[in-house]
Amino acid sequence: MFSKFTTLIIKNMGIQERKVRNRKEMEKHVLDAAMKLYLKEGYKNVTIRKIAKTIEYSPATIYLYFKDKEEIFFTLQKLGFKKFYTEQLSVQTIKDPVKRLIAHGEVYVKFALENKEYYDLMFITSEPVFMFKDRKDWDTGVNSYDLLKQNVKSCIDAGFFKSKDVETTAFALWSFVHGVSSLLIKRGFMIPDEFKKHIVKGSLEILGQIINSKQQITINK
Amino acid sequence: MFSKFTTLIIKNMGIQERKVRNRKEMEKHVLDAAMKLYLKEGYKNVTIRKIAKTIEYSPATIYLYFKDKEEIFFTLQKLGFKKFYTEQLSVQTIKDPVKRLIAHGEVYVKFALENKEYYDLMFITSEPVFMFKDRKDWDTGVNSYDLLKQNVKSCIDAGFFKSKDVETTAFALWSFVHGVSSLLIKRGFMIPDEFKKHIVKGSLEILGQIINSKQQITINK
Amino acid sequence: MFSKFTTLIIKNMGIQERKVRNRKEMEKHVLDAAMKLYLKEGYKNVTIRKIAKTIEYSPATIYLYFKDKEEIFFTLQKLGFKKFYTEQLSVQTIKDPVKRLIAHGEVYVKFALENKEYYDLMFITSEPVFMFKDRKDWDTGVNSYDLLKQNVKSCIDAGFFKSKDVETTAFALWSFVHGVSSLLIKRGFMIPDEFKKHIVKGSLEILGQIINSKQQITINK
Amino acid sequence: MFSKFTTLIIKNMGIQERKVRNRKEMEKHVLDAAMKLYLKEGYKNVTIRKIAKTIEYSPATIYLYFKDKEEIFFTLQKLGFKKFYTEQLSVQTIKDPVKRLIAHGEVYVKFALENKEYYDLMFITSEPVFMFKDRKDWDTGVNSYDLLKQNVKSCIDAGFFKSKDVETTAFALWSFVHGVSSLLIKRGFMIPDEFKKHIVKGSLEILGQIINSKQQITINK
DNA sequence: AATGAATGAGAGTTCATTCAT
DNA sequence: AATGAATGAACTCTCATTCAT
Repeated sequence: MFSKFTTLIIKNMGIQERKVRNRKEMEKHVLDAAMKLYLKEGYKNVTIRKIAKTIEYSPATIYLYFKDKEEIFFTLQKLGFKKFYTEQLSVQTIKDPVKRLIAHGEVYVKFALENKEYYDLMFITSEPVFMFKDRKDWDTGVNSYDLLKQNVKSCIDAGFFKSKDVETTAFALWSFVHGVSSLLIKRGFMIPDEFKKHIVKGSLEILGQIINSKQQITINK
Repeated sequence: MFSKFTTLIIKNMGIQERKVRNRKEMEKHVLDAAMKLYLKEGYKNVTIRKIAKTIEYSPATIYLYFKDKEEIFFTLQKLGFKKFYTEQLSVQTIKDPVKRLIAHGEVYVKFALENKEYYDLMFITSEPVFMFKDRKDWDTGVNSYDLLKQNVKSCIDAGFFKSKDVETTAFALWSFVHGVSSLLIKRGFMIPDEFKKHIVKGSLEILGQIINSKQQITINK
Repeated sequence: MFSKFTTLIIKNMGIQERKVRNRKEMEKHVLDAAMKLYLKEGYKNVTIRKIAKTIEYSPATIYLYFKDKEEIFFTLQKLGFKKFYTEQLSVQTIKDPVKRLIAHGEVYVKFALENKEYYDLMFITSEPVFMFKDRKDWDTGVNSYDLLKQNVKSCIDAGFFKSKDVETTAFALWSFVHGVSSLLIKRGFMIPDEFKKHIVKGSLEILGQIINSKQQITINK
Repeated sequence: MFSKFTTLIIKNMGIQERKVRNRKEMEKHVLDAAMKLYLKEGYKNVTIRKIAKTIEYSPATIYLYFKDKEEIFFTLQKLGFKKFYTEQLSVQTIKDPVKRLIAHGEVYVKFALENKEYYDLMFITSEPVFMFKDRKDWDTGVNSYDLLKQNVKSCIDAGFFKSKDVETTAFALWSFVHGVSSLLIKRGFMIPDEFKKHIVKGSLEILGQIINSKQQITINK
């Protein structure tokens, strides 16, 4: 006797349930969809419609969670920097300054290759959107760079590196790992897959040589 | 007596010539405007309308010189690769392999910083447009890479570099100069202007150390 | 006690229903406007903008209901063929083959004159758009022609018509009713209005004569 | 010594010569090109550019010979009606009214099938362009119709045709030949090629029967 | 007589975004 | 919380036409 209604209600609840997400979950859903689309298609080709379709909501719903398209990508960038910083912090437990700095480089490249979309968004692309924001948001990024400089300084203080210029040396190291990462991400198609691993390893070895270049100096004198 | 014909012919040639020059000039006009907008706003934000407005012509006029938007950017890319290759060729006159390779790196970074937009278009961005084209157009790019590999091999053959692996070493060097170039272009705002020159110089010195790393090895043994 | 649920359900169904009706209504709105413009101005002059203006919506709204301009006209054509076929089926209840065939002709011309735009779209125009479509959509049209051939055959079998060639006779009859219809639609302005009715009637009488032409044959022998 | 100039001049004259056309020739050239494009692509798809390209002149040149696009097609229509009328006049030498009228029908269909583009332009299409013109231009068309009516009247006066209504009978005959013609032109693809000739012949025979329908009447009484 | 250069007007279409429900 | 419906603004591109040369 009740069955008709009960069924209906249960069914509705079922549907409801599938969709019941708290704010955080829903936001993550949107962000994930946006990110997935981003690497495949680039910023301008990620449309609100496509995001909505991916998560099976209406476009209008997106706006309940994010002010606009920009905010979505801005949030993604922020999350990226946070994750990036966290992963880099992990090497700070290593005592030996040389080992620490080498590990730092490894972690950097690893992050880039394992989070291509984030890395692209954070360090490669230059959609003007991402530039006109409060400086504070770059802070985590700046923190990461400070970490690098710290680690470089430790090495220099311990007598490593030919140069004693922390700023320049840090930038050079950053350039190196960024070059490796971004080329693999953006021009990876130019390199046969079987080479890629080898190349990363070889590149990091060269990184080690740069750091260790002090002995050479002494001897040369 | 001949004057009539002569005048006519000369005048005609003059007109002809002027026309040719104008067409080329106009094309350059369009390309320049597109390029200027590109670095500022990114591919998708460069619209035919904006280009037209910049050069003070109507949008329809653009289509008298280029088939469509894609052709504009494709032409730019082609020009970029040509210029890039030509500049790199210039170092090949240097006999000493080490000096040559270092000069190669310098020229690379110099090109990138003096032609930011081209460099961006060629090596940083990844608008799908630029990928689905005749392979031939990438050839100049590939040629440049071959040049690098040649120069790396000369150094290795001369006993320089710790590693004997041309492929990996070349990629590492490319990564390095690409890293320097692209960070300065895209994240230059993170670095105070007065540092930039210094940083480039310092980075290139490190490049020299990498190449010279052989002596160190011998001695260590 | 149940009222709360019941109300809710009924209300929901109501809304659902209204939505469905509205969508269909809106589609019809668009189709009607397109059709109205079509007869007045021809396919190429029916623009999305004009349709939008006619129904007092924005151009973008049209795209919520139809994928593109082609789909609008394709839908119209389909509807036309369906209506056409349905109306023709109605004569099949008539037993007497001669009366049936004559009625068939009458229905044909009646459809054409009462649905000028449809008739134009279906049988007069030749916008290439309408030709490159799924063959299935022409099927209803083909079905109609089959119906005609069937009816012609019945008459021939019953000894009517001079010729025994179904194919040719059917085509001749089709030509006749098509000629009457299309001239009235397209060159109607050449004929004073007060004549039109008379003309149609007269033409259909001649049609009757063609069918009845058997007696003559008998006698001639 | 003179050779250089002479060559040039001769060459120029050569080019000149190839292009030297008097006004009439040039107009014909444009009209032919327009016509050729018309049947293939329809009025709206015949662009001035395409015409210009076909005749190897610049679009601007077209405007030296025709005020605008409309005038081109209007001229074509006028030419069509003239040709049409001339061909129909040819049957007037036939004395026997029945034979004359039958020949009239044959000539009509023959004209249509041999001048599909003209026929389309004159009797099938309905680009609004062609309607808003001076009534006078339709006169040749009207003349042709008058001819038909004359011939119909001759037959009726001679005791042929069941009906005595010239107007209606003429219209019916016109409908018939127009139906045959236009279906073959526009829906020809629905009919296998090997049938077409047969069909035309069969249709015209039926036309004969209609005209001859008097005997039947007499006998029936 | 012929045309290169230019453009206003307008086409189809897509998008981020809003709002009433 | 969710969305269907709607739209203004912008996009790329094409066309008939004009005009100075």
